[in-house]
This record gives sequence, C-alpha cells and structure tokens, in this order.
Amino acid sequence: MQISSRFTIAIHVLTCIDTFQDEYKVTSDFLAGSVSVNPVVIRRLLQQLKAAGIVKVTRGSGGAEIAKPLSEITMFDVYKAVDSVGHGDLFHFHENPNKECPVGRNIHNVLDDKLNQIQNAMENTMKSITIQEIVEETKCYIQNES
Amino acid sequence: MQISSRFTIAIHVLTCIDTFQDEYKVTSDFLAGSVSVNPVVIRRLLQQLKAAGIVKVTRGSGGAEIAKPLSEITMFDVYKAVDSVGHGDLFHFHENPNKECPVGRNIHNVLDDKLNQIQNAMENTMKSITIQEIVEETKCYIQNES
DNA sequence: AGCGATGTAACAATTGACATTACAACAAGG
DNA sequence: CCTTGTTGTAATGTCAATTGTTACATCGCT
Repeated sequence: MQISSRFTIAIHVLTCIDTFQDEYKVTSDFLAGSVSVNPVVIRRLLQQLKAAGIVKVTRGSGGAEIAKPLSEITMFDVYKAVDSVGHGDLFHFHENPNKECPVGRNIHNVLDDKLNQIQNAMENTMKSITIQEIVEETKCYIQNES
Repeated sequence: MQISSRFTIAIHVLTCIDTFQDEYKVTSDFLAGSVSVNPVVIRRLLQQLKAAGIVKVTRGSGGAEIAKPLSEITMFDVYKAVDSVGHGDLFHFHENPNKECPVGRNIHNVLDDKLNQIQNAMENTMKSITIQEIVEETKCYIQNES
C-alpha cells in the first residue's frame, strides 16, 4: 500500500497557508477548494498538524497560520504529524512466524536490522528537505507563469 | 499505510528455500508452515517471484528452488517482484488539485521531485542489501542457538 | 444575539490485504 | 494409466484503513 495522501495534502496545505496568508483569510473551506477535497478532511488534517505544533488554528473567527519558521519544518515533521503510515513503521512484518522452525524464529532478528536501515535512509532524506524549499520553489513556478 | 507483508514473507520464503533445500522438499505447505500463513498465499507469492525470475516452481511433483545466485538478488528485486506498493510509487498524490489555484496547479511539479528523492534513497538502500547477506546472518543465528 | 468558523462524531463507500475453500492441471511412481 | 501429491488460480469472505459526507455543538467576533 502507498503512503496516505494526507502527506501530500498536508504539504499542499502548508504551502497554501504561507502563500495566501496576507491576501485571504485561510479557512478550511478555502484550503479545501485548492486541494479539491471535503473541508472536513482539511480540518482533521489541521488538527493533526496543530497537535504537532506545526500550525495554529483559530476557532470562531476562523483561519489557520503556521506556528514556526518554515525553515524549521521538515518533510519528516509533516510525515510524522499526519501519521502517514500506521504504527510508526514503514514495513509490515508478518506477525506469527513459526517458532518451531529455525528460520521462523530467527528471521525477525535478522530482518529488523535491514528494514531499519531502509526506513532510516528514507526518513533522513525527508529530514533534509524543508517546507521552506518547497514554498520557495512553488513561488518560482507561479512567477514564471505570467 | 504500511508496505505489504508480502515483502517480508517473500524474504522469509527465500531464506527457507535456501536453508532447507537439501533436507526437505520445499513445498508451499512446508513454507506456509514456517511463515504461518495459508499455503495459497505462498503459492501466489511464488508466482510473483517466478515471474521476476527469482525462483523456479515445479508443478506436479512439487517444490521451489531459487533461480539464480543469492548474491545477485537484492531486497529491491524482491520488493519490486511482489509489488509491495501499488502502482510503483511509494507516495499517493491527491489526484485533483484545483487548477484555478496557483498553488494547486504547481504543487505537483514541485513535490514530484522531492518525493522521488525520498523514494530513491529508500530504493537505493534496498539495492545495497542482498538476500545472501540475510541468509548468512540467519544461519549464524541458528548456529548460535545450540 | 447572530454570523461564520472550527471541532468532532457518525456513517457510508471504497479499496486493498489477507484467509480460505474449491477444483482443474499436471508430473511422477507404482 | 491411474492414483497421489502438488501447483495454479478463481471465487468468496472478512477485516481494517482511507476518504467523503452530513450534521451539529462550540466558539470568537462584531
């Protein structure tokens, strides 16, 4: 299975908030319009980002803003915040290898190490990319349109 | 969502085939016993591994064997063979960002590049680990048991 | 108080993984 | 050549997660 689209939606949302915060009141309806999903999906997402300290959402009057400098938010932070994969681990290990079998009772020890290597390679790359980069590149694309 | 357990099962299966090929006839029932899943799950998996040229399966008389040297099979080969993630891509991009929105119509271009970087980091690590390493380490563990 | 938002529960629809049953196709031994 | 053990594969069921949607209580501001 693929990593939940919550991840790409979250990055889209953060980019929108930063890009439009001076021009518009950035509500869940506004964001839902840009992403093309139901506003409730956005609200749920914003709750997760808020819990991770990435955004602030103001009830009542409405609108979302980003809680800390974009350069301090990495793709990994977002990935974790929106719970992109279940249970924290990228790989799903089959639960009950047969303990009567020599391979069955040892495969977990051997594989865990390798799977962690792979997962770390991925997560480290995520940590090296900030949302700031993404926002800036997006602004470049937008300017080049005109 | 996590990567399908087919991936870890496949590696378990390859390790079993190599470990037990001289002692037993390695049938889908035998493998199913070690992994603790239904034999049909193993057969489907073996079909995928066979299509990728990783194993040979003999009908009728039964039994599976590995088709090429273990040192030439990487975790990435297995990952691809069993179709661990759908559609080839690790990330699920939300389909219809709003083209009326400057961010909506450009986010795909910006993000695709970053997502590929991440995916490549993961896949390259997979390519650097061979099944031979895994089999050998497993044998070490088994010997240290006695 | 009323308006415009958010927060969240409830529920349906869809999808994919995995388990299981059933049976046809096949290879080899007696 | 026919029985036996096995593979190949279709059909079906179950379960969990994602996503969409409706509904409404709650809240902040004017």
